Order: sequence, then structure tokens, then C-alpha cells
Amino acid sequence: MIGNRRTNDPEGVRRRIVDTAFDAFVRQGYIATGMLEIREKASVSGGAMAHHFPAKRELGLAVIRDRVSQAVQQTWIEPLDRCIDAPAAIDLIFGDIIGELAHKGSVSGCPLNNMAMDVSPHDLEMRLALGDIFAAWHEALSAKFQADLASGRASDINPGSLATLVIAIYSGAMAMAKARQDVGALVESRAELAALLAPKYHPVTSAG
Amino acid sequence: MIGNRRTNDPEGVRRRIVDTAFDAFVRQGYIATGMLEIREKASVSGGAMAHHFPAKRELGLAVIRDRVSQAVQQTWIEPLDRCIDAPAAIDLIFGDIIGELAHKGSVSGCPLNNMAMDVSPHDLEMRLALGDIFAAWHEALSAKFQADLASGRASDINPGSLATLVIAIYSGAMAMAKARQDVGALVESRAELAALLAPKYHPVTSAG
DNA sequence: TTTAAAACAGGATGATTGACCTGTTGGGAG
DNA sequence: CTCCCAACAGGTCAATCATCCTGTTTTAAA
Repeated sequence: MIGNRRTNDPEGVRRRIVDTAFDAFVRQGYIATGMLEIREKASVSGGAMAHHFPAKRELGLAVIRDRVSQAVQQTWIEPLDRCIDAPAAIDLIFGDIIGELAHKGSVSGCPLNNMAMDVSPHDLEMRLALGDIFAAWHEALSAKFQADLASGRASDINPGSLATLVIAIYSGAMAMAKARQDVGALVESRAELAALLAPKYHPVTSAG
Repeated sequence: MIGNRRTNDPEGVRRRIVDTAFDAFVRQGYIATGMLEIREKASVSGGAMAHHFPAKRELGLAVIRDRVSQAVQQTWIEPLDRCIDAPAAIDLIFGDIIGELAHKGSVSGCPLNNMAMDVSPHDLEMRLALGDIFAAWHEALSAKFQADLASGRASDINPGSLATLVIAIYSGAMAMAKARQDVGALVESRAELAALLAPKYHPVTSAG
């Protein structure tokens, strides 16, 4: 007769756990975050936690597959689909992130990159799951550059390696911003990135 | 009468600890590495460890100031001084890293970036120490671009923001390489970086 | 030679970690 | 209404963590 009421809302409890874990993993890191801390912040009992996620690994996998992937989807892939070309989308995305971080005050970094950095060396399955998200990101960017090429909007670019470069710039600039707690690196990288893409777009059609 | 012989070599013991810690911190991360693990790998007793580094923080600081900073110095700043211009140095550095990683088999990432990612959110002093290294790196790159500009070797570049871009590309490509355990991102980024710097260098001197 | 302090050895310590266990309650199938 | 299992509560567990302690040996200064 320990007898306390309980909520009995499996989907809600699970969502609360994953949401809390995602936030903590991104801000402090996967390894630095304890199960107890997640339980307390999510107001979930040990029994409920063990029921939904018997091991920390599975919670990590769930966060990667359910949250990190959709974070990349929302902040990168969907804007790419909506914008007229790749440079426009990239500039919009950088601008949104800079504005968000500037008014939020602190920089927690790119969720995908943060997770990849401290999880990759320790868990093969998580590394592969994160690799899939990188691949989807790269594919979306690459396809957009390819489309710009096909439509004549751009010329003289290699979609695949250019997509890799853009991802590297974003990830690296985010890492610098996080390390220095300053959006300056993102601002400068955005400007440089726009400048290096510009000459490849709207090629001068034999001006006289 | 516990009585065992001991080495009594303060500088050597300290160096072994810091070397071992640097290797472990870069490969598995600062938080994921335990003091016991470092002690065992360095063959150092608990007493010696406590004498040289009473707290883990101080070992982290020592690794950052004594090893991470010199790693950046050796792999980036010195080659910059030796090469004729920035693009030559950058291409050389990327090539060296790619070759080294390719023949080593595994990618552990950029020491500075690795340390910054999992330490920055938790310790202000370490974050500032890492920020100083980033600043020195940026300053060296920026100065080289500035010199190239002054010597007429390059034109139409912004040394400061271009240096930030190069650091972001390197850090980001390293992170991708680590996450996917593949040097492809470094290879592609090197090519793209060379291609974007080329038109700014050796400007066509009124060919006809 | 005496002596104080640095350099070490070999544990011990409490706190925290991830995992798990027993018991209880809810909801849905029959 | 009955029965069964998912859903949950609350506490326990061994392992590991960073830290610190007592004692011994070396070094160097006086």
C-alpha cells in the first residue's frame, strides 16, 4: 500500500522524458546529463523511466531519431524547400539562428553537432543514426544546388562538395559561437558564405 | 611500512599525466574520462595524482594550456609562418591531416574543438582558456591574409571574417569526419576552400 | 647532520551514477 | 465482471566517480 495516484499517460510521459532529455543533451551533453536529472526535470518516477527507457542508450537513440532529426528537418530542410534557391535559404537560416541566439543570450550550439561530438566515440548505433541525419541534410542541400544548376540559376558548382562545405561552415561557426558565447562567428561566416556563393549565381548574361 | 620504491621525478610524472590526459580527453572527451583511467594508463599512484592535480579541473586547465595550445601552434600557426601565402598553408595543413587520418584509420577530431564542445558549457575558466587559443589561431590566420593583401598577392578579401570562415570550415569538417569516421568531408572541404580562395589570389594582371 | 617541505605510495571516503526490483494501479479484451 | 498486461510508484543496488587521508621517502636548505 504505497498508494499514490498516477497519470497513466504513456505517450505524454514518454514525450516529456524525450523533450527534457533533448534539451539537456543539447545544452550540457549526453554524458554530462544524468538519468536522475532528467527524471526530476520531467517529473517522472524511476519506475516510469525504466519502463519507457530501460537504458540510457535507448533514450539517446530516441532523442536522436525523434528530436534531433526533426530539428534538422525544421531548421534546414524545410526552409530549403520553401526558398527560391540555395543561397537565399542559407542566408535565411543563418539569419534566423543569429536572431534567435542574440535575443536568447546564450548559445547552446547545433543539436546534431553537439550530440555527434560526445556520443560518436562511444556508441556505434548512435553514431550511425546521427550519420543518417547528416546524410539527409547533405542530400537536401546537394539536391537544391543541383536544382539551381539545372534551372540555370547557378553555374560552375559541385553540388555534393559544396553542400559538405556549407554544412561544415554552419557546424564550425556554431561550435565557435558556443565556445566563445558570441554570435560573431555566425555573422562573419554568413557574410563570407553569401559572398562566395554570389559569383556562382545570376551569371552575367553577356553584359555589354 | 608500506614501503615501495618510487621514481621521484616530478616533471616526468606530471608530463606523463598531462600527456595521457590529453590523449584521453581528445579521444573520448573530458567528462567521459575518469581520473582512475588516467592514473592507470599513466602508471601513476593516487597520491602522486593528488599531489600534482588536486582536482580534475586543474588537470583540464593544464591540458588546455600545455597541450591543446601547442597542438594548434604546431598544426596551424607554424605552417602559416613557413608557407608563402595563406592558401598554400591551408592546403598543406588539410593535406597533412587527411594523410595522417587516412593512414591512422580512425578520426578523433580537432583537439581544440573537441575540448571546447564538452567543456565550454560547464566551466567558465576552461572556456576562456580555450577562447584564448581560438583567438590566437584567428589572429595568425587573419595576419597572414592581411600580409597577402599588403604584398599584393591577394585582393578583395576581408582578413578577419575570412579567417573565421577558414576556422569554421576546418572545425566543421573535422566534426563531420569524426561523426562519420570518414575523411571525405575534409577532402571535399579542402577542394572547395582552395577553389574559393583561388580567384582572390594572383589576380589576372591584364592578360590579353 | 638536522629539518622542513616536496614527492610520492596505497588505500579510504562519500557522493553519484545507471540499472533494476518489487509491488500497485489503470485500461482494455474477453 | 474477470483477467491480464502495460503503466507506473518508490526504493535499492553495485559500480564508479572525484577527492582526500595517512604514512613514507626523497630532496634541499640550514
